[in-house]
Amino acid sequence: MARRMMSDEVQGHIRELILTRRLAPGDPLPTESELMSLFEVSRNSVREALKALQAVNVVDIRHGFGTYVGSLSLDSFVDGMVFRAAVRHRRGEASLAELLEVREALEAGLIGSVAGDIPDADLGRLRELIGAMEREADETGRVSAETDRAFHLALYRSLGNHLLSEVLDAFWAAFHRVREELREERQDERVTLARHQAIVAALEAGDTAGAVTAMRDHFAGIRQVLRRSARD
Amino acid sequence: MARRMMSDEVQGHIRELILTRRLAPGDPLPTESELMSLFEVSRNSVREALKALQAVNVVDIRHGFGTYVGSLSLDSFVDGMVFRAAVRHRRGEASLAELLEVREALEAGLIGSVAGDIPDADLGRLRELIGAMEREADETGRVSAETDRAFHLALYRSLGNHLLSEVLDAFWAAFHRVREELREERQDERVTLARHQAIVAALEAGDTAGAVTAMRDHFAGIRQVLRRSARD
DNA sequence: ATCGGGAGATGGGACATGGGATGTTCCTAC
DNA sequence: GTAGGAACATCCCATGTCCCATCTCCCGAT
Repeated sequence: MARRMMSDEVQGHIRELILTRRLAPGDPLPTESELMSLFEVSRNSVREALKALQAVNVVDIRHGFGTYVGSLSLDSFVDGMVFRAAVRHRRGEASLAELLEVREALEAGLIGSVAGDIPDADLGRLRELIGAMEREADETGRVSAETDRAFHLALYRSLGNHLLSEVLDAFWAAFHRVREELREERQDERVTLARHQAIVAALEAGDTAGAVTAMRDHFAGIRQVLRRSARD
Repeated sequence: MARRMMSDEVQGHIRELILTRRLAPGDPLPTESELMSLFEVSRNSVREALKALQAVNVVDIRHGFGTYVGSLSLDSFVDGMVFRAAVRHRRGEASLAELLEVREALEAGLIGSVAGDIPDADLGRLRELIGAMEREADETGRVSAETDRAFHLALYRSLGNHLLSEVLDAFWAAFHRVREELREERQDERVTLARHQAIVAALEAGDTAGAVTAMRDHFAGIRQVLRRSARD
């Protein structure tokens, strides 16, 4: 029966409500007091349910304004993975390496799908980003994280898969946040730059197999740096 | 500098507490009243924080018993994706196809990593599962979901990457749950079986490229069924 | 006519308290 | 020795009250 913890029940009702009313992210939800009388529960239960839903980006609570349908983004998933990695790291597991391996699997699989018929517009954008990386490396000695992120997103834009882009971006963000927290070393920027260039070069040549190995090399380089700093 | 919103602040404190005390999943957390006096906040704020953390599997609340460190599993992530897919589906997006594409990218990338040096033990397990599928197909006309799931997990067991297995399994679960909800058609079981056999055959032969294309064929088959039923 | 600021309405945030529901533990009764 | 049940710890739900954030709208100063 549905009688199993009020707040969970309310959570379900709110989810249903979003579905049956065909609400989209950003649409307003009933106020807390409306939800109270709608489901005939106390304000506490409503608030606990909303808090839980907010934690997974299903609703967006704006103080003094109202509650809205959330973005349904994967941000909370990133938080979860970062925390999880932190916990596991303290128990001696190579959580950062595991994250990297997931990224490698994804991108190695994807690059094979895009190579061959990547639009010129995307190639142009990639060349642009390579240029930006060169400039940044010259000026500040580092490639900015955002440029790297944009590069890895631009690669797969032609697939037109929204979910895929978000998943990729989520793992990218998780990896970088964990690496920051662990204060791991970063690869020499010139090497990174060269790897990126190799990927674009293979794409331009329409060389699918070459693109895949270039991508694998890219990740192999990062992995090696991780292993080296793990030995210290 | 107190963050905004008590419950968020408490959430952070609890996370810190788990990290600094080096707690593992299953370890007990302070009771609600202890947390109240520990952080000097009301019971409501503590409960809202716990509810939010429970929603992402960071804590596990057991009625009448206590609260514990959660499993940190990706279950909530699966729920999130299923809900997200449901919302997007109603807005005309091919959310199921997107999920499948993510799975394909992952597995196509991974199969390339394992092929070549997959342990005999894993190969044996894979053959066993194929046998189970044949039996099921004969007896009930369908391959059970669990066997399929086990197959896709066994493929990458040799990588020894716990996170990877969970991510893979999460997307597997999300895909199947969404497909159930949408009442999509399923592929002919004999075809599925043949695809699985082809993958194992390529692995046994040590044929990396063959394994990758077998995997891609497998997903191409599923994709085709989805497209066909979308045309109806 | 326009711009700016302040009052009120709306709506979420926090707290305190009381009673209940549900597990666990342990002791008693047989 | 074992089954039943009371006592306890702990989480669950409700109510009431006040605080604070954000928006709207109107009014006065320019």
